[in-house]
Amino acid sequence: MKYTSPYEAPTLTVDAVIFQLLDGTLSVALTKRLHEPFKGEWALPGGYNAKGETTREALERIVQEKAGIALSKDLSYVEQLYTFDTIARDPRGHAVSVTYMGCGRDVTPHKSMSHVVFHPLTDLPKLAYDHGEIIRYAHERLQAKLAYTNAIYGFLPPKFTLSELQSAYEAILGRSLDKRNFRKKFLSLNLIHETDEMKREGAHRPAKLYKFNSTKLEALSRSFD
Amino acid sequence: MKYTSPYEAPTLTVDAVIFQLLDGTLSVALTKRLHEPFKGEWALPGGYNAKGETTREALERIVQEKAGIALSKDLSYVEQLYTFDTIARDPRGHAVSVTYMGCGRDVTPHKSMSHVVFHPLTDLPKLAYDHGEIIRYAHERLQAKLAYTNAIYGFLPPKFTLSELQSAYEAILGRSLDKRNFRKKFLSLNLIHETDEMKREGAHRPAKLYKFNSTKLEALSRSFD
DNA sequence: GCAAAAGTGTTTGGGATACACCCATGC
DNA sequence: GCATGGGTGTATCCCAAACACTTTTGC
Repeated sequence: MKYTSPYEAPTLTVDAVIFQLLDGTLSVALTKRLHEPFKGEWALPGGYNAKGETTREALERIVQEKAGIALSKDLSYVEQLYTFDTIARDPRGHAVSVTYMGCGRDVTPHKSMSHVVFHPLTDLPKLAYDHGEIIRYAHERLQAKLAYTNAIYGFLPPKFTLSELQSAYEAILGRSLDKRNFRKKFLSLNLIHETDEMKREGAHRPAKLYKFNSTKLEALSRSFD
Repeated sequence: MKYTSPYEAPTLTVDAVIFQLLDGTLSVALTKRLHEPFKGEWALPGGYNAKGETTREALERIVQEKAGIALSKDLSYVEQLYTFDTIARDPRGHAVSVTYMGCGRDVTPHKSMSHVVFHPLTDLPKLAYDHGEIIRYAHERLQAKLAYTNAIYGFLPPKFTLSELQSAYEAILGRSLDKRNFRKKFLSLNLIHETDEMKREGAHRPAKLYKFNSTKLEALSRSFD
């Protein structure tokens, strides 16, 4: 049985907020728009959701096509954020956008994608559509998730020092933390364990390298920060 | 400039999870389906989102039409939940549903809506589509919101006793709380104040009536429970 | 030896939890 | 006077926050 809605449907789109730490600052993937509307401005990678594909599938396809990033391979963690649907958000007509947030490290758009650039969140260019609002929303959600999940693993390499871990928290939360309290509290969560390797770089004491016990997203037994 | 998507779009629908306390138990509004698919099963109030209306506007219209409930008048609090979009969720074809959660008290569907009934969450009938999953998700979100917002006001009358407040928390969280600790902690949040009225009913000591300082949704200074 | 980051403990205050009895009323 | 729900305080534990110096290395 073929189904038809009695109403004309709005266009359905998906948009991706892809975060990573770049030079220690939280950054988001943006593409420069080559055509109207918003020609010359920066936008989140996004596009149309076709009939027969889930929003998650559409996202995967579009992020690959438009940003040269393989979502499930390059990102450690992806989740649906919110659905933005004000009528005027797209000047071409009514478009409802299901947005997703993803986190990764060493994410490099395919070389052919020179118009895709990670921008530091603290210094965003002029953004097309309501994408500024979407990024703010994603950032808030991410900050909240750090407090009650192990989501931080998504930003870190497999082995990392406690200082790197703390810097990642500080970059995302936008404030500095006390070193002794941070280590005490984080270690008490039993999310990570020492390896027998050390990181030595520069003229100072080498640092122990740690690993996460699990690289799945998990809720914390008690909240952090 | 008229806009047309290069893809055929999925159908866009909205569904509402409307909560209230009924006889002290958390209940959700369901409508009995009169037609296929899922004829005879129970479903959330929901329907098609037309082009040119926001999902929130569509929700308002549909909940009024299909459940005889005036969202912004009868409910104290409404928020977008999540967008459900698995391909198979609607046997008639690909339908993407933007879901909302609302909370109220003394919500009574218009008399003409005899097929709309509030069911206790602990004893739900067989549900159409993925509506069981949607309700579970809404319940989790609601429980989480009780911990960091004043959302509980949505379930209570303008004046209420501390015991009524505690019962509301217990009904939604699904566990019992210590009376002395509950009062101490809740009063320390400074969300409510005494009135000079008392509630007297039954053969026992009358109870002080309290009011919320604010009936807007607010984040708590520190989390509760 | 000196610069630079790694690593490490203690004290204090406040909120979380556990727990039991008296009070005011209607009948 | 008795049944019913309203109302109250204290002791303990654990976590959060504040805070400064020693260690190890490269040059």
